[in-house]
Amino acid sequence: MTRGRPRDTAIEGKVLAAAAEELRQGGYDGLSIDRVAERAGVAKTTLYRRWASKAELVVALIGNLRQDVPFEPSGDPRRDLTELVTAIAATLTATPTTLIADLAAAAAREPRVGESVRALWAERHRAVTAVVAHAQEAGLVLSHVSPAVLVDQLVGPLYYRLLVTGEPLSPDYARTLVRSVLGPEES
Amino acid sequence: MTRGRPRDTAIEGKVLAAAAEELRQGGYDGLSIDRVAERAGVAKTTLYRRWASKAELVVALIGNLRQDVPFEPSGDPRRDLTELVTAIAATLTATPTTLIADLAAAAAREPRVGESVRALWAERHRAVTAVVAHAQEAGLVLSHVSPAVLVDQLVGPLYYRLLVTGEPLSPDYARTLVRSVLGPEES
DNA sequence: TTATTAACGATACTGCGGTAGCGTAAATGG
DNA sequence: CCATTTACGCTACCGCAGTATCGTTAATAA
Repeated sequence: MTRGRPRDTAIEGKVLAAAAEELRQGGYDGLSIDRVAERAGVAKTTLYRRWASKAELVVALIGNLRQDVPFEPSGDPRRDLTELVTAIAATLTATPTTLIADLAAAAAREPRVGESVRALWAERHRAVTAVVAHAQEAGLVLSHVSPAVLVDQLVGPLYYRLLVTGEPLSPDYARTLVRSVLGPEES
Repeated sequence: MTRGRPRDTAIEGKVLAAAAEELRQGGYDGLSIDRVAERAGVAKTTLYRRWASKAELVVALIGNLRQDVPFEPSGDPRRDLTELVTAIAATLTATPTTLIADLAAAAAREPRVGESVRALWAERHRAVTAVVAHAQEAGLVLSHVSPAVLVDQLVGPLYYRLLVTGEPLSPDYARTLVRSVLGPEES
């Protein structure tokens, strides 16, 4: 079939495990490719044959670690939206800020990394968009712009606080964002 | 008065000029401290006696380059807000994305850099907040959350698009954000 | 068996940000 | 004049991400 020496299928797992440990201990900066290679018992060059850069390795790593929490809509848009935005805020606060910022920087440099990072959020992004559209059809949304923009106004502030202003992402803040889009509860 | 050898006052200007040229040519990554020092005719160690890191040098640099466009409120909140948000979007698109992303990453690592970066935006941030508060007092804002949150929902999406989704920041998008907060024009 | 193809390990290298140490130059206080 | 203090230039060094090269190994095709 394929001509040459086959790839050692055990390598990928060993490297990802080693990288996960390094990332856990020292964050993005603390993760050294040399140390990952040594810990995995693999040559550094072999590592670069699998992932083109440190950023791509980390993206593959967190894409591997992530087990997406399945989201089951309750039918109540306010409740669903609050749950989703709160969950995103919780994920962002649980992740080291330097990791997110460094991935954003890597995404700005290498388009492939940008696509990978965006793919990580695709599922949640779709869920938020669907709930927003649903809420808008039900006449629950104050403004009349497209759902995509509303999603930006729900999720964007989280990244803005995290990466720019440095303010905390409390669950209460997430609720406030939803309240701003849907208006105050009426009961 | 002060005891030892005084600092050469010409050095700071020469270094900033050299750094500006390097930044212009190659962006954040292309700016090499060694080359800046060589171009300025200054030892690298001297450079590090003035700025603690590459990020701090760049922050000082763009803080130096910036000449803030004075903002004179027209009294019409919709017009003022549109102008401000559009101006911020224009600044963000005019600045290389990698530069913004790398500064955000540096800010996440070094708190001092974060403060410096935030100080660069303080003036515009205050202006947006003031206009939003004014619009809210006039009853022009759809939602009733605090002005700070509304500012996040106006500015946050710009950074979100820039750093996360990679979508473009058109003037039309800025107008849409304002329209989402203030509602459609009525005349 | 032999030739070919591709993966692997190993070594060495580049340019980078950042640091340490040292000799020297320029100022002030006695 | 001389001691002290600080800035400067210089050299050397560290760990890092990433690349190039080469000998070797494991597979397939003939």
